[in-house]
Amino acid sequence: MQENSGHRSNRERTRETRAALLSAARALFVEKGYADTGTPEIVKAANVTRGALYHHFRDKEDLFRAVVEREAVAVSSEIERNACAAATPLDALISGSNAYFDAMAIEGRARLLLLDGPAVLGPEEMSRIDRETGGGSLLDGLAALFGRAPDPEMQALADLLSASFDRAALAIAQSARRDDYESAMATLLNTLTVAVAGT
Amino acid sequence: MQENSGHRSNRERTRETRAALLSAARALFVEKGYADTGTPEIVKAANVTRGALYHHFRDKEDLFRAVVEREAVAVSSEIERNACAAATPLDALISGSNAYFDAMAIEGRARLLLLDGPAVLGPEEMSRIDRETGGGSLLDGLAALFGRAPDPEMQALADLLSASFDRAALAIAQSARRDDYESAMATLLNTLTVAVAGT
DNA sequence: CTTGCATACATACAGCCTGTATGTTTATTG
DNA sequence: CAATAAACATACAGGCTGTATGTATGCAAG
Repeated sequence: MQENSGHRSNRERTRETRAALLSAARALFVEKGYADTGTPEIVKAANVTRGALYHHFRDKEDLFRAVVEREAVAVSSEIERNACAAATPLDALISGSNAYFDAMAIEGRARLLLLDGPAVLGPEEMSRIDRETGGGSLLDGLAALFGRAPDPEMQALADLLSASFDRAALAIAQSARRDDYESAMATLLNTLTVAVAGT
Repeated sequence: MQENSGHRSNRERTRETRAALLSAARALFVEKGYADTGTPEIVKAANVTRGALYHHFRDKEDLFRAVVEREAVAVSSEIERNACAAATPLDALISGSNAYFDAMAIEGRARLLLLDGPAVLGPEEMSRIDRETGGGSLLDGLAALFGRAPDPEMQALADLLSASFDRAALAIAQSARRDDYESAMATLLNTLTVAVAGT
């Protein structure tokens, strides 16, 4: 392996350039938001030129999408990594909830995935990304909890709960007391369990 | 009253100009989003000049904030108008829920209040606007349901439920089946009631 | 009623940013 | 080694934002 200069394969060049752009863009998008971050600023931080950026990405939005997708994949994989076998469906939901909060506690993720993402890419695109990464696990948990196959209404319920998770993550990111939101979320899931048991 | 030309009081001029700007801006922000709407386009639609815009509003964001605030006030007052005395706390929550969905079904509101608003103005500013308009009524409903005074955790729970309401409104605006989300929301509120009764 | 001032605009300008078009260098392939 | 394509780098055009400056009209005082 030749490590220093002289000969860099095209694949390596591409990999490094894209990585530098994604990293620099992520930092700036998190710090100042999508709208207030210019491409000149991004390429300066990444030590490349705008030519490189527009070679690898269709436009600024495309770069942002790549950042968001990488972040969604990271969240999903961190959750999956922490997925341990739970005794009851409720335990599974609770532990999944905590894993989600842990994953979303990483600096900037809440802003990228919950604030700028939906506004810039649109909710349809965001839910597409969700589906293609970790999506559906909440619906599965609900189906297990209710003991029946998913139907449109259960799908809607999963969506509503997902929105609650997101809001909790966002509130925590804004330095709300995490305990409050964690226990409120637990209350919500608990009541669901109690109700379905009482049926 | 002298209706035609010649003499328009300054107060009237201001009122009309601001109204024209707010109306035109609202339409364009809804149609193309905040970022893709330029001030030249807005003033052309409002039949004024950019000078007028920047006389009445500090900048484009300030105009957007005015649009969003007006929309939040409209939603709040429409809900309050429909607030009828309910037999039980649960009934109150359900009817409030329906009133909210009705109010949020107006074209563009979901986008303004739930998508562009949080991204452009920030969540803190949006929750400030919520507080100053209709906010708190959901927390009151929960307090009545639980039969005790609000505490931080109940506050968090109200926030989580509010997020569910918002997501439902957004989904409905994107032509999801309203029935599914309405009944899912009812399920959520119902289970809360059942659980608190069983305590 | 006119004089002075403030309000409500209108116009012009500077700076920045985005996306594209075009040029150049480096790897890869036959 | 020749040719082609990939990976950039540079230059440019258009548009948009915010500000600075100019103008006309309402308004209040004397």
